[in-house]
Amino acid sequence: MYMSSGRLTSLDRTPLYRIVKQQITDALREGRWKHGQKIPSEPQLARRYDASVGTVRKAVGELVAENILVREQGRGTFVRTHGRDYMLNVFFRIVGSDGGHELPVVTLLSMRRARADRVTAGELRLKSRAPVFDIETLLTLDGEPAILDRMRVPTQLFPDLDESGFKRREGTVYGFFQDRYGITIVRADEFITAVSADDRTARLLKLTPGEPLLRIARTSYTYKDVPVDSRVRLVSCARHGYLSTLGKA
Amino acid sequence: MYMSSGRLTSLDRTPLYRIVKQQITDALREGRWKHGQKIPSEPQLARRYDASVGTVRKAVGELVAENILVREQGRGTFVRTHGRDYMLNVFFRIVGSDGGHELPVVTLLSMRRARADRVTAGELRLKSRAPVFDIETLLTLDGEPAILDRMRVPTQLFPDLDESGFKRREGTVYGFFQDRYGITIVRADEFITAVSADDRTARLLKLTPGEPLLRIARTSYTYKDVPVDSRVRLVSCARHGYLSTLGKA
DNA sequence: TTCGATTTGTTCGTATGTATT
DNA sequence: TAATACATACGAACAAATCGA
Repeated sequence: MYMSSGRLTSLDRTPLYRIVKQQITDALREGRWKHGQKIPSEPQLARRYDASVGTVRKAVGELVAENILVREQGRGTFVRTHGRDYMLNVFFRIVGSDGGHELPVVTLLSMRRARADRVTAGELRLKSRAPVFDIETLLTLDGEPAILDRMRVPTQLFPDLDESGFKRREGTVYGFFQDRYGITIVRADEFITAVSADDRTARLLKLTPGEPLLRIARTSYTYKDVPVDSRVRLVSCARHGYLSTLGKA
Repeated sequence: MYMSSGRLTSLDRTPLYRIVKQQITDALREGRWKHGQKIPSEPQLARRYDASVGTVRKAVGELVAENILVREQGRGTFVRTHGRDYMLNVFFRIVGSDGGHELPVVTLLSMRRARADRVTAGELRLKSRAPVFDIETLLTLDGEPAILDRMRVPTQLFPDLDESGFKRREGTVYGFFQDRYGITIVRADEFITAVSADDRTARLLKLTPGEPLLRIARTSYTYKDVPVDSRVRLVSCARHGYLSTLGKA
């Protein structure tokens, strides 16, 4: 029966599968199911949320389409983990001119506590001059310095972050956020322009000053569109570029 | 019944909904259902392909997710048309620094028949030196020249293309391809680098030579990953940039 | 304006296939 | 082998939007 369950009234026309999806997302945001973990089976979820298996499948299907859950036949459904492969394919769009897609080697240049400037505060939805970490790294590709990265994250989200822990991490920065703080990045917006290399950037990337670079301003978000980090990358285009796909997934 | 229909054998494990999806895509590629047109209702498709409505819905749902079909409750399912709004949101990723998203005004600079160079031929999957149209346009945003665009398309796909027809068109280039030749662009790949403006480009974009520009190399595809056009855009970053979203749709 | 037919959207249920443990 | 979990497929009922009589 459709109306007889009493869940839908004339004021609340949200479909049941959206409500279930919302509940699952809430559980994820609150850390009740952690990354990599198996979530309850579809019949179990159906009982828990008082819905049919088909309805649960529709909710889960949308979360799979959004790269938040992963289904594995015969095993179960799992919370997406930001392994190297996933990062490489989804959040790292810089590829070689020859099409090669390799993971960068990261060197920490500096890490300090600072206060958010107006632009950063706006992007991270913080008050102006809110405390942030300001982290600068150099990324090398194919043995050559290629990317200068400056990242700002709210101190509040990563209270005990320190240089040694950050340096000792295995894997990507987003993987570290996930393993150490349970924060999963699910989406990022990037605004890309071209700029000329200033002296310092040219020296670090081993270029001549004035050479054209890609400037990528990224803001990343976790569940529920909560911003996590704001960063600016300067990319040498000598042997690399940015790959974007439009249209279908 | 599942196996009793006799469609699935041990050698052919393609799910029925994939076969239905394939059949619909074939009809689209062959132009049997044209853009903007209503396709048969779900019960009709179910009868035609000897499947249940639920199975047809799954096939159609994937094509909707891929931006190929559009469902409208109470009206029917339609072949996606590349209206201005759709183009603006999906295939035109250049936005103002202030976030404004406006449609460019296009001026034709030149249009001639030529032969594909090696790179272009590779991207369009043509033989080297195959005949192509070579079209150069200048795009203005906010009244200022902002983008220099050089496009190559196979002569074979657009046999009677001529300058006056191209200039007289209404709407976007992809809309023109669709209205005039029944060719719908469903996907595009873009490879983005930063370059310095040469003298001619600087003059056309009203910049000083050497200024950094975005260089966007795009290849676009219609159904079944058939390439349609290969283009290079040079974008002034004075007041604009390229917007990319990573992660979920 | 109302009414009925059509079409997609949501929800439930059942059975069976396929992969994993 | 048996149990479990997701995948595919079918069918039924009702909701909601649209459109024409």
